[in-house]
Amino acid sequence: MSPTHTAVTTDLDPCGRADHPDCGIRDVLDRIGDKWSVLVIVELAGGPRRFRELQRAIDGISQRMLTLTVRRLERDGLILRTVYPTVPAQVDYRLTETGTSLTHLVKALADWSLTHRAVIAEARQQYDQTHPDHDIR
Amino acid sequence: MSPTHTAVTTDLDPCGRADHPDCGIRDVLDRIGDKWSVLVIVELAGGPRRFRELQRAIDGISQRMLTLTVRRLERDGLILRTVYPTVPAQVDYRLTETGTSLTHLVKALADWSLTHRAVIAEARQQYDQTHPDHDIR
DNA sequence: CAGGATCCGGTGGGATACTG
DNA sequence: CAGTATCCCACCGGATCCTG
Repeated sequence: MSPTHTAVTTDLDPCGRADHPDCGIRDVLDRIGDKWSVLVIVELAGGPRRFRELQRAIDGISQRMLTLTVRRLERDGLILRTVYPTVPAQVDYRLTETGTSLTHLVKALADWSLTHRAVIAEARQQYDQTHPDHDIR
Repeated sequence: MSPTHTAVTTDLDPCGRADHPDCGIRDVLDRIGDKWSVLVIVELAGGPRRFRELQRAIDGISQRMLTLTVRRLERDGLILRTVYPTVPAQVDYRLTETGTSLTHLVKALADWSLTHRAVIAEARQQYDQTHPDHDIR
């Protein structure tokens, strides 16, 4: 929605100032912002995994969503899907060069999250106390 | 969905290895992964803004979603909402200390996005060519 | 100006059953 | 094992109208 960033490659510094919104961050967020992509990436950071291995490692993911998630990641060139012509079928997934570079970002995200989760949690429950009625979720 | 991370404060290293999924990244992603939060943060990185200023700056956001977004950011202690008892009402929003620190992450996201968007775009259209039937979206 | 209250459609994602 | 095919629902987010 909205005619976004598809063509313009502005030479604006990315988000240092807010003259130009979006900045193209949406591209990344639309990918890693979903429910499972990050978890798949994190798991694959430990090395190649087969389909079932991923499903067992990632608690709560349905086989449908795992399929969709790896497909999208593959489409974006973040992971590589290899099919071995055995029987029964055997497939493994591994991070590509690009995917691996994303790992650093994910690491940064995790670090930030861990160092701030306490403060955030406190802010939340304080907000919920002072605004008992507000239903934000 | 799934009894997540609410209590456990494991001393596991964050995602260096993938022994433990989640890692708490979900907390952050659930916040900045949505459609508008990042844009609000980026805009506020340029200084305090009033409600209408934000709405005008962030192209396409509805007043409802802007309200919800700033409420959630406020709840998490990422932005500060100040009401001036004037008439008509005047309110401004600004990043807190925590919110400002998030800006760095957003910057990293934007940088990564910009340096990889070309590769990703190419990977996508190549995938779409080799898999014309697949409907991933 | 800064929202609150509704209505409503699209879709992300779960559960289940089936296949090569 | 590694998926595909359906069904279905919660909820995210847009549009619109109303208020202090």
